Amino acid sequence: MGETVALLKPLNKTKLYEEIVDQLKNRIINKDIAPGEKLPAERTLAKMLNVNRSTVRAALGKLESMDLVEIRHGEGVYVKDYLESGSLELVKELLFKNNVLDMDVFKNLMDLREVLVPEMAYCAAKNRSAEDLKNLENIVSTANGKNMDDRDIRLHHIIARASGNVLYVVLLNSFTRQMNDYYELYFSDPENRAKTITFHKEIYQAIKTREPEKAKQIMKNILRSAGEKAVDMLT
Amino acid sequence: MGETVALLKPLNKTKLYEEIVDQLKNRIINKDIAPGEKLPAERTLAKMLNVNRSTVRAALGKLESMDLVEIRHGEGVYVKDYLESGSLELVKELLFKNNVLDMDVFKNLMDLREVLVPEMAYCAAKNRSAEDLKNLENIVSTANGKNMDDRDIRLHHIIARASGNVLYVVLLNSFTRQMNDYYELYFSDPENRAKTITFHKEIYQAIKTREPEKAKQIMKNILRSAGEKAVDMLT
DNA sequence: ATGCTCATAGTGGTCGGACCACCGTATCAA
DNA sequence: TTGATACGGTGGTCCGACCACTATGAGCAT
Repeated sequence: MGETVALLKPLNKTKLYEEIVDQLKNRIINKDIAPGEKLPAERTLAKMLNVNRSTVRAALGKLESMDLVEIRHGEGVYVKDYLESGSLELVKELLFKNNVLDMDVFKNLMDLREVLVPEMAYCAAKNRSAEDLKNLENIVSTANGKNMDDRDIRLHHIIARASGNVLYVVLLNSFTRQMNDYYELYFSDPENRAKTITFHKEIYQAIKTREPEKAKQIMKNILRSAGEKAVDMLT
Repeated sequence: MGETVALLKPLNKTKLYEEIVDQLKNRIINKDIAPGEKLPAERTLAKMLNVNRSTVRAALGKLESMDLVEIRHGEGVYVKDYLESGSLELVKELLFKNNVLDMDVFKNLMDLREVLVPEMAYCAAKNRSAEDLKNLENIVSTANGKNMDDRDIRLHHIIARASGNVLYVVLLNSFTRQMNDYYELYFSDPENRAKTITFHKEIYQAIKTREPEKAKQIMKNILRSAGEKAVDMLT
């Protein structure tokens, strides 16, 4: 059973409109196209890119969903200032300006995580149901060094649900989406895996005994250490 | 100069595909369509809805951007579990399940805001540049009872920028988008307007003198009081 | 039986070309 | 000057066709 296969990433068969999205997205985020500027008409873009207008429209639709452009019926497509209107979904793009990791934004992400997630743990310890606890136990009890990334993600997800605040759930989803690649890296170090197993047991215990402050502190500590470690590994 | 006109809301001229988005969105969020379930084929949906396939595709594209469905080439369109994958952009929909405000989610939103925004003010007081300060002063110095909603939004936006963490900016954008309607309501009360003017002056002062803890506390207090007031007004 | 190849049907993706709906502006009339 | 109208440009919707991908099953080879 070669483990190597599992590491292969599914090569992205790019849909045509996605290529267009990428092009424009980068141009906009790099401010090559200034906010407020008007994009060429759909028909014009189609000719320029040598694709059909439908394809251009699909791309523009996606860009609109990202709040990068505004499409005005009868007027045209205008570039928006993502700092004024951009949504959290943009983080991924900000993180990878020009396909290289922006360390500043990465630290921003770590900082925000350190503010949010401990508070989430606090609420979870206060509000958790019996079922939440059982779900947590499922993860902690089967502890071994395998699939730590999956296990860790699931644990956080359950804690989010247990917090009783849906917003923590969707917010955590957004985080997880961004961090996916780094989990793999982080858990490749056995020391980190061991540390995480301990962390899981501790946080489970704190939530079980309904000790909000303790849960918050435990979460804060692990995030702090993991954050620093991640920054180290990436520098 | 009749002020009444300004209060009229721009009636939404619904684009066809948006109606479809609304229909499916509600169905999915209400779990009328179970997660994992397969939607009818685009051609089928088009016939069912009596519209063109392009229109259906536009709608499905938007739903995909909201992480409500997953479109798989050659297979079909599948409903996702928004609690597993949903992004912050869903908050608006969660907030208005069946077009009625979900008070629980609203409180969740208030709670999250109370965690996040004070921390943002903390960072701003620590990291603000001279320019940030000038921008703040611009808002505070011209203080009068008019356009409090705009003014308040801009002030928060500047604080977000001053924090030095882009994520606060985009996160705040998401909040603002959701709360827009309630600003109007909140600031219709002269007492709230007066309280906000005082708040603006205080927070400006704390950021000017670089007192992070103080800024955080000021922010926390106003959010707490505003949150409770909002809940009152809406109950 | 088992596993492979290949044809097929069903689905999303792209094409092109037409017409509709909306907006800004230029034009003309009062 | 002012208001109504016509026009050109733009996004929105429609139609019908073909391309690209996926699952399935029939038939063949092992």
